[in-house]
Amino acid sequence: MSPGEDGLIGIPFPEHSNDLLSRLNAQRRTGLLCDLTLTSRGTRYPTHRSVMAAVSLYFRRLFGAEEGDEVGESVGDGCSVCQLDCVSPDALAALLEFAYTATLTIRSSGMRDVLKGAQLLGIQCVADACRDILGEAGDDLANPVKEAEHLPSRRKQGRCSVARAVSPARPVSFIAPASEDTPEYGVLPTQGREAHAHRGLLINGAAHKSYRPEDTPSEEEESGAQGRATPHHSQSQQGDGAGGGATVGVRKRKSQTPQQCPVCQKIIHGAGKLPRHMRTHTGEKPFQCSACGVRFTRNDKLKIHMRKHTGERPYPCPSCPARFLHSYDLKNHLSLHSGDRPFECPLCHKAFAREDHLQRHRKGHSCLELRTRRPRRSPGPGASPPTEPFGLHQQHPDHMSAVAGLLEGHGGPGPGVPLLASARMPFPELLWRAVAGPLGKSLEKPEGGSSPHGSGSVTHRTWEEEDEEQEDAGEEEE
DNA sequence: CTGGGGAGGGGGCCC
DNA sequence: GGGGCCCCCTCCCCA
Repeated sequence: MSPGEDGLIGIPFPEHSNDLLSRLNAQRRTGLLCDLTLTSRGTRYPTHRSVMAAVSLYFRRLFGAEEGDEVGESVGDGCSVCQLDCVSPDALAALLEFAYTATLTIRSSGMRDVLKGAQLLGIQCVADACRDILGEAGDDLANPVKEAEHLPSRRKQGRCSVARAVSPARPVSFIAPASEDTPEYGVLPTQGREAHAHRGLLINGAAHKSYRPEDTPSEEEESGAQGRATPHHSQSQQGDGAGGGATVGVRKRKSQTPQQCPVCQKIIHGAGKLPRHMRTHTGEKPFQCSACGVRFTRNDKLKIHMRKHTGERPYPCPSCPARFLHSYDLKNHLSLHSGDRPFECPLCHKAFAREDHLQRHRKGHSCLELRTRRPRRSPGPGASPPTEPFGLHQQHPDHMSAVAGLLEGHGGPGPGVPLLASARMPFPELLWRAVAGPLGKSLEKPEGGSSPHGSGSVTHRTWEEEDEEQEDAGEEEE
């Protein structure tokens, strides 16, 4: 971004929510910062009110954390122990585990207790999952929202030191339609890519289908714009559900490219690519191989897969009889014939034929040798350094600072910018992933000679500069 | 630890 | 704008 340009840049940190949740879980396990203790038949479970309010309608109401509640009137402010004898200890433990890990791990025999607990506490997605597995239809009693009407209202309950879920008072004036509550489950602090892609129930070691609150039709389904039914697309509701002011204009955004994923906030470039991306979250695999039954999220992947059955290998090596399924495999293979190893570790100078092997080499910290000689230069003009600047992102603070400066509108850590990215950014890899994601292409493949303010040219120059600087420093030392 | 194959996912181009 | 097709990058797995 050029100085003076005032555009907003959204830098996603897909791992943040996972990291956040795992740290909260660690705090819970050690009792750190726990401001709420749940008890069930004598067993105590320290936990965090904010987490419980986020995951449970019961606690939202108990703590006055419902949207629209007046700030500062929280009943829960004085509530440090919550006795939940109506929920079995095992079920409560499982629900707490779910709250902090987004994974429900239970025994089949305890399913019904967990279902009961989820209903009482207003954890709808868990209740749905349990009912689904138990093969029960969602009747009135099983409806967590209905059930939640039994849940305490801060208006009714008043300040208490012990909240009882046993025979809770009915709220006086509260009607919570399901559609109002369901999107809130979307804010469960596990929205990282992995968590969504792999969220599921672990029962007897088997992964079951993922559950997410999506009882209401998705945007596409509502508008009928989607030809193929995609029942899991309700993540888009997170954007325009729940009525956040920041989500105004979501429908317009849908018609634009690039589009932002409402789940992981990733920017998806290209018209019509968002539904394809959304399937990475939903796990939906509409394309099934007619030969072996394997399912794929994408038609083109199925097409490639079919080559295994047909024996078609459309990418033959011109130098040997080898044939390949993927063009990229052929490309990799050709480097064997040519002997090219264009991807060189800048520290130990080991050369690799494949970029991902270099990355693996560096990520595994197998390379601890300091640079002792100048790295091999690019073979010629137009041939940019193969992997850099990416290859430096973990071990090169100067480069990181350059990127940090870039993000802050500087070309690098110039005078008056006393920052080391590694100091300012505790997780440089996260930064790099963010930069290397939606915005990173321009960094990765700088357009030669274009845009003196372009991020790509800046980063590329940084690589060259750090190279020169290191050489200069080495000469000075000598 | 490294080389190689395969698969998942994103972007570009086109219809 | 949606979707097909292709290329590319990255990650995982296995030998």
